Amino acid sequence: MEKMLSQSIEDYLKAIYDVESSEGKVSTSALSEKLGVSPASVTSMVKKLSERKLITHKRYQGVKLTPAGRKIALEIIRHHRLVELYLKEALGVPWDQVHQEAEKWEHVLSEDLEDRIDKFLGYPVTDPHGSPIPRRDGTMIVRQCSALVDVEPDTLVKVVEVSDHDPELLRYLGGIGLYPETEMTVVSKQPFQGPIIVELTGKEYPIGRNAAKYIMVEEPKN
Amino acid sequence: MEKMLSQSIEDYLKAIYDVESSEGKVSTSALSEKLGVSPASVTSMVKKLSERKLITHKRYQGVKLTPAGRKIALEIIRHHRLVELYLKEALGVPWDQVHQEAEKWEHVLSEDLEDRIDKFLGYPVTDPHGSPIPRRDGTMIVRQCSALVDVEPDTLVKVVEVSDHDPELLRYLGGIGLYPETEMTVVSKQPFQGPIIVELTGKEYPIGRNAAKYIMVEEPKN
DNA sequence: AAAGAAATTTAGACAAGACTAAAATAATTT
DNA sequence: AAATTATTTTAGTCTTGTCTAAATTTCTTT
Repeated sequence: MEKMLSQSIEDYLKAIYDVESSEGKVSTSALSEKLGVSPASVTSMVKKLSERKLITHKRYQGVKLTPAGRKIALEIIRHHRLVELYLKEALGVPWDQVHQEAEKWEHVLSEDLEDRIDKFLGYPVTDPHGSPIPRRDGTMIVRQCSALVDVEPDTLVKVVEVSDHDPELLRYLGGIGLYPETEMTVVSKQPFQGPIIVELTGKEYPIGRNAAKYIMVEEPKN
Repeated sequence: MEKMLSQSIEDYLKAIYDVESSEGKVSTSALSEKLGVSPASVTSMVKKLSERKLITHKRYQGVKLTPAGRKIALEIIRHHRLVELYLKEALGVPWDQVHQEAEKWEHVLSEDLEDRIDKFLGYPVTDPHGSPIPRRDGTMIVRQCSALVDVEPDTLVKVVEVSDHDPELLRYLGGIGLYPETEMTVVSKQPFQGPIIVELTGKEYPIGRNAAKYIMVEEPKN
């Protein structure tokens, strides 16, 4: 049933899934950027993935996951997020480091070990950055939320998810106590693309517009 | 300081170390056998490793680790054995399965995570099969012992180490309660290459000559 | 609508690491 | 010691995944 896929192929599928859910459309250049390889390399890998029916591709128009490809992408993402949470919970790895460890471990995790980790963690639903962990059957609970950068001032929000791609940002946020589930108030948005000021635990902190794109929040029920 | 080595290179160095310590001489065919690769492939990799000064090689005579090569081999073995023990202790992976998991994980373990695991385990000295875990500085405590197959009947022995290469053997031994540190008596050696009979926890069990080569024991102090 | 710019694909090369078949060397047998 | 056998090495090929440079196609601007 399960074919053996190279680490490269797994990385491409994961990247395609990511871009698909954040940008909608998946272009060669977006993948090139995300994976740190040349556009030409992307094109040739895209060709291979289409042949294997993991994605569909129309020349010069982007790429889309097939159900089979999406299933595999979600399995890898499941590995990634379980490992992230496991490293934090079981071994105390700080949240800005778990991503890079998981990038490597996700490719060599057996199903048996995945199950043991899942059980150890009590069948968790989100990783340390608040991202939902796909279930084994390929389903994933997605929480409704918006980017901090789009929230109007004077709103009370709860942090849902923080992108794990920039360790430096994570260290900063950890330093001010901003984690998933943290509640805070958007105080103001400074003009001319200036920072967003938030207030939590009684203090105010600036958060750059760019960073604020990667912080997802929701307005609590009441 | 640390160059990035391919998984293949790491596997070769580990295999060379293993053969060197069990056979003394490291031939092309022994490596070919051990790594499941053609002799020609071994020769070409051997060439590469000599160029990198990780081994020395005299044409048609075998191969030897340099100090630099040995250091790397021991680092990988350290990873392997720490991971084996960790999987057993922290996640309850049975001892006949830890080896194959560790074969993959050993190559992607960061130094930081290695340290965390080491600490979690209380700086252990042996893995689940009784093999010594090399220390970070490349030293390793080796216990004096002999193969079960060479022990005279009527001797009380203590198990020191069991080879981890055959899961089936490990399951059998686990089933009869034979682990490192177990004490048992060699009852008899059946003639014509027949099995060795050992007694532990009041019962007698047969152990094939071939298996008995892979079980290392010592005679307790008194 | 045409020109220039940007994105994508093709063509061809390269490195790693494996393979097979054939040649060279070493070891063993007669 | 010569002949046979076994081991090791060489030579040349293949696959995977990358790259650069050049050719296409699409998008943007005027």
